[in-house]
Amino acid sequence: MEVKKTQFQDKNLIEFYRGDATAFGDDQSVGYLIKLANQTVMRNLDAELQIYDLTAPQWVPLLILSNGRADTVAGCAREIDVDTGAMTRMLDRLEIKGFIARKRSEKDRRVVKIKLTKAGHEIVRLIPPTICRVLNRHLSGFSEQEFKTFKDLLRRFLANGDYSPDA
Amino acid sequence: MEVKKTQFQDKNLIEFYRGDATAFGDDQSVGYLIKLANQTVMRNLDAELQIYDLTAPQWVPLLILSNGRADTVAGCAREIDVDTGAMTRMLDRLEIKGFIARKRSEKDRRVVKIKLTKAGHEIVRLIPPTICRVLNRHLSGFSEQEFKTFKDLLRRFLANGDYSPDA
DNA sequence: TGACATTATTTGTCTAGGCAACTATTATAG
DNA sequence: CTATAATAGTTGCCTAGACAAATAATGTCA
Repeated sequence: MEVKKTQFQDKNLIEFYRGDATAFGDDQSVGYLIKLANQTVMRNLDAELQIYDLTAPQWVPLLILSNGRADTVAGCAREIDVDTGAMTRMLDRLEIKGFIARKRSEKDRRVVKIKLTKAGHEIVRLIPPTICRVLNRHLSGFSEQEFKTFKDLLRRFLANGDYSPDA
Repeated sequence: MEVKKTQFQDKNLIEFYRGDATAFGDDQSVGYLIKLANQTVMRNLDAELQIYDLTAPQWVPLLILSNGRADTVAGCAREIDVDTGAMTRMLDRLEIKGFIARKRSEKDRRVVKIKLTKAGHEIVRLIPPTICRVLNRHLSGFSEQEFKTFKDLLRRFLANGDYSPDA
């Protein structure tokens, strides 16, 4: 007879890590591995993007604007899940580089509408191949199944943190 | 008849991502998922550690010093895979908080020996349970096998980036 | 020994995010 | 309508990492 699937019965909370110091020794912790993975992706992206005068974090708002997923400061901040203050300054840098333009909204004078400039549109076309190349390289040796599993595990790990970006 | 496993024949380089913009749309990219995963772990750790007057990045050097994995600025920097400049300033902050002490080496007057203070030793005992709790929460719902798989995939993803920390 | 390279640490300048305070504008409740 | 709340954006101050330049000490080679 099968265990009744009472939700929250034991919450599947296995104690993968316990309070002893060995948990972070030879066998690196997941948290640390994730930190390192993030670090290397960022560095590799930075390296490949510098010919376009862009950093790894900078292309993200450009792509969001291009996709129409947001067109204001707060909108971009929500999409990327960062502070609006951080976003203001990020847009400062992108504006200085000439990739975006700001314009106060007429309907709601609180909001600032963000638009890609001509240079912004041009650069956005060049970015995706680079991103793809870097990611594919990191995934070399992965099977289709492993790729799916990887993303699935990451999403679940993420969801357990209660910080999903928008919904 | 099976394909001869000539190494580097096709390098298992599947094109998971292609140059079209859809690659980063509804289905989030691995790179982005990793970035988000890192972000949430850091934020959760920060939240739980603030009662100890510590941030997520700050406990790492403390644990390294405690384990004896390094006892100099450059040593810590190598272990964590950050710039020595960043490490100098990190140690500045930890010194101000009274968790570490510096002393110029007598044998080699270039190096600065780092030691945990009494307060440092005390705080280090309190950290691991917190880290474990946060990580276990992120892993809730994972089976032992999924846990192993997750770490394995992360290590492979990492290794493909050519930025392994020390060896 | 002396020129040169290497190593350890520090400092300056940059990007980047988090939190908090502040202003301006819009929405809402009484 | 008016007081209050909520929202959008900006700015200041903090942590944190990357890169580069500078200094000091040590190692090495001819």
